[in-house]
Amino acid sequence: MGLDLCQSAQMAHDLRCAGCPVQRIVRSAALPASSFDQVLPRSQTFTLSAKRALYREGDPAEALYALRRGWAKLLRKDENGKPRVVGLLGAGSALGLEAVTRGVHRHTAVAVEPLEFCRVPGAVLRQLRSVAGPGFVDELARHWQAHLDEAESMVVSLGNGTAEQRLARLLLKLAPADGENPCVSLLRSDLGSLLGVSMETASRLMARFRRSGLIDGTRRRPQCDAERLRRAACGSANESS
Amino acid sequence: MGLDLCQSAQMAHDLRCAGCPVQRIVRSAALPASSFDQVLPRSQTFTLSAKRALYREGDPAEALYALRRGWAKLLRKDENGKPRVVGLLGAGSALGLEAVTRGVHRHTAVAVEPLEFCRVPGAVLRQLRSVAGPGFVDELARHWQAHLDEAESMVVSLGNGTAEQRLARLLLKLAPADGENPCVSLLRSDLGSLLGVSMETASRLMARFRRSGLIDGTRRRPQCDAERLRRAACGSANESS
DNA sequence: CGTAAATTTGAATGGATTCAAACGTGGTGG
DNA sequence: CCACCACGTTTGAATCCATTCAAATTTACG
Repeated sequence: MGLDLCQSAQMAHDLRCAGCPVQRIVRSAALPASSFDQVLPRSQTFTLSAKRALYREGDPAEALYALRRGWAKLLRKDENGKPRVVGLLGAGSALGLEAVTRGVHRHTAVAVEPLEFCRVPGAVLRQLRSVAGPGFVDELARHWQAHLDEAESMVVSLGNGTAEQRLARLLLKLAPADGENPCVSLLRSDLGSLLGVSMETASRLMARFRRSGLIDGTRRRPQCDAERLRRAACGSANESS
Repeated sequence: MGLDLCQSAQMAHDLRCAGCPVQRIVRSAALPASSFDQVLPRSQTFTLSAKRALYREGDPAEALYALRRGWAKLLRKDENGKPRVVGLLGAGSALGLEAVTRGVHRHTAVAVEPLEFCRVPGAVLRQLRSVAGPGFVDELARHWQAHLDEAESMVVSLGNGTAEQRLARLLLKLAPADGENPCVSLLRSDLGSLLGVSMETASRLMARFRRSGLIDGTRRRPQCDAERLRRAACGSANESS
């Protein structure tokens, strides 16, 4: 029920911070170097083990998080109160943008696998906002756009076509571009929730893909054939206006 | 192919501007009264007839639009290039937030019924951004959040359950809270695209709803029984994590 | 008034759901 | 250390839902 504790293994900002959203956001404010040094040390790296929540739907948004490693799923209650997966965010994503406006978290963020992330307290954010230049607005806007793109691409690619095509698209999304192994350590019920099908159907489809050779390897560390998945992802149906 | 012309029936800002997003955005910048007067007159009211496009996917975002009256559908190409409806925006919504960052439109916005809207040129927006205070960031954030909420609620309410439940939820969303008649002048193919079902299924479901008395009235001006729709919208299926 | 576009309806097929039961697997405590 | 339990997964079989293709009908609009 209560908040998950998310402190452990704090470490100083290191070289990997180069592309970190937090860095970009903080730098975008174009502060004088002195203020910059005051802000950055207050944002540190944390870890969170799988299945734990970064924050929960309805909590006041007290910080902005930048994912450094791992995947997080975003859950939101549907009209019956059941949680639905509405998004998956990977390394490089910013979570909890609501903190900029002292808002309330719109969804629950849960670690799908062990997470590594940075945390910027809301107070720091708002301090930045009050003194920052146009670059700060741009950088925030970029992240909001990214979230919107993510949500809309879910509607487009996971909302139409057969369940088989949708699963193929989802796996492709989860497969890092560099050909690494995808994170299909997702629960079957999460797959189902993302695809809008039942857990059993998700399981059957995964089994079919495995038999057909679209994916193989161990259950924990699956590999996938991106080329064949791409072919399976096409051939949709319905039209529109 | 080319841009739709969207000028006609320009009118001065009037009393109805009170709750207009453009007003709120401009005012949030907390400019001195003199600058304010320079900006506002440059944002005027336009109309656009049904089926015409406000802007198209891929176009550079040159302005921000505030819907005053009517509904617009947002289209986005799927992996096969077919347009999919990814959202429906009604009066009070802000369209084209990409203009703040000189971005490119992520979707095509098409009038579902005659539109009345305000337009703020991008140059004015960026001028505001450069001189505006924290309130400007907040106001923009509010609109981005609203878009995100819209997109995610589409995933949640139109991505799960039987087609019948999804249609009921969609109709409820389109039905103004005050009990007015909903805008179901949507094409059946748009309904299908929104619900992720075929055009024929959308037609069959609408017919069934009509026979059951969940909706009635003429095709152009349908009425709906919100209470019974609400009951039809529940009773979902699948679980999740 | 006549043509094109949108809608409705039918019938057969294929896909997804449900309920149910069996199986694997990780963790805890005896 | 092993038994056992909880949890997640897999698979089967019957049913129901949605799709497809096709044709008829209505509506919109020049």
